[in-house]
Amino acid sequence: MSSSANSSSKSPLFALVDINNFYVSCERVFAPQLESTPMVVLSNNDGCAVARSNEVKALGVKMGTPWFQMKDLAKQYGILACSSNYTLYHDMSQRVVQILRQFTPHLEVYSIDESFLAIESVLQSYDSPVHLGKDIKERIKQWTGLPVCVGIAPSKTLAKFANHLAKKQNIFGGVCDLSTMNKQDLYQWMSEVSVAEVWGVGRRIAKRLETMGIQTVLDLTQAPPQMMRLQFGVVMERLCYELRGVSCLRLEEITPPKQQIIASRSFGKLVIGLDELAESVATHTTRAAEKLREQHSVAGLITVFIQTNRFMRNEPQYSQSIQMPLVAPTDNTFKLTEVAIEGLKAIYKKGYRYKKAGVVLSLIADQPVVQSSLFEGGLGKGQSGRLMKTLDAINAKYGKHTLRPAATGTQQTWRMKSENVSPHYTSHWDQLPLVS
DNA sequence: TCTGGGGTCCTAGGACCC
DNA sequence: TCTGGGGTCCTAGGACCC
Repeated sequence: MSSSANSSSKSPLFALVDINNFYVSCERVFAPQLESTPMVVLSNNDGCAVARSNEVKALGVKMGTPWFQMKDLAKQYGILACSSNYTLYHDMSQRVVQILRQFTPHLEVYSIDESFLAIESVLQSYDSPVHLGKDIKERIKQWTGLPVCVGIAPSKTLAKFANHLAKKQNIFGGVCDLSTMNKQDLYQWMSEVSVAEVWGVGRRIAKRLETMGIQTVLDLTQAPPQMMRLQFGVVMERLCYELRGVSCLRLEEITPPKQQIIASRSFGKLVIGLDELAESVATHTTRAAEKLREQHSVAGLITVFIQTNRFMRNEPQYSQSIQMPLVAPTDNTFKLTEVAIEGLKAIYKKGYRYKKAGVVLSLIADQPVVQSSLFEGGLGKGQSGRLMKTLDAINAKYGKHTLRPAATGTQQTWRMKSENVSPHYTSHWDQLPLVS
């Protein structure tokens, strides 16, 4: 029964805390009179709904629905629309995380409105996981005014599922614990929820699963993981184990620096001229560079893209991007902008009406340990062998693959190899699955 | 008239490496 | 001056998430 791998440590238990209708709830905190008004928060340019109140969800309005498409409905039901205020949402999010940290420092901020908590070591102070969940829920409500739901389970994917139940099924009162639920009840709930609701199952996969006869969460839970891997790949295999209560996804307590920083916007109206595009590209580059410096990174590659309006089927379509490698990685706004504009000029084509422009800054994943300037101009004949020897020597000393050679333009750069993260880790896989 | 923005991971396979 | 043919790198594209 007990696996040797875990005999020394408690088996993991996750709580997923998710703020209900986050943006809408933020707006309501500062406008309590809207508490039961059907409302949505709109995206940039007031284009589409990025958050919906329960009342609006009940009307069948989907996430991302364009505002103009729901105007009739809005009139009929008195749906209120707000423009988004990301500064406010960001601030509220941080307050919630601060409160969560009082419960445990072992916490992963998964998104602006969701955090995973490792709670196995917190439970001694509580009668049950549900009591802990209620405490979290109440404290956040009291201190921030925001409503949350809590899902508790032995794997992240199941905690997500638990959170789903906590939200949709009033019987749980906003806190659902699967870790102490008996199997019969668990299977019952699983059989009542569509497989499309599972974390990691998107539209495409759901379709394929359904053609295989896998329609509910329970169906997927009972599918043999190894077989699912052959059909769908390692992500699906991991997912299947997770549903069985075998934790394969660890808590990422430390947020790694972003690998890509994107800044892009749709235009309020269509844009034709290069000048106007250049202006927006410059703005985007500036914003992206700010984010870059915030996380103390430098960019080694800059991508510029421009697009026409893909929804206008009668218009000539054009979508192009260009990647500009930077010989000297930098966080300097002026240099980055200069390069970005050069890229834009290269892909700009007259005669189109543009809807969107953007910039992507790609980081150098790893810090160079051998300065590229040492090898300026590339390697001459004979150098390669000598450098390989150096490489081998360093690798022998510090472990295989500490260094790898990488080509950047005409220069050679040696970098620390990033940590070799295996696609899954197997240490928990010998645990007793929920389904046998 | 009007359709968001910002991310991640995985995989395949040809290029190309030292 | 000088290891090298067996890996490894890179990129695009697909899938997912909030």
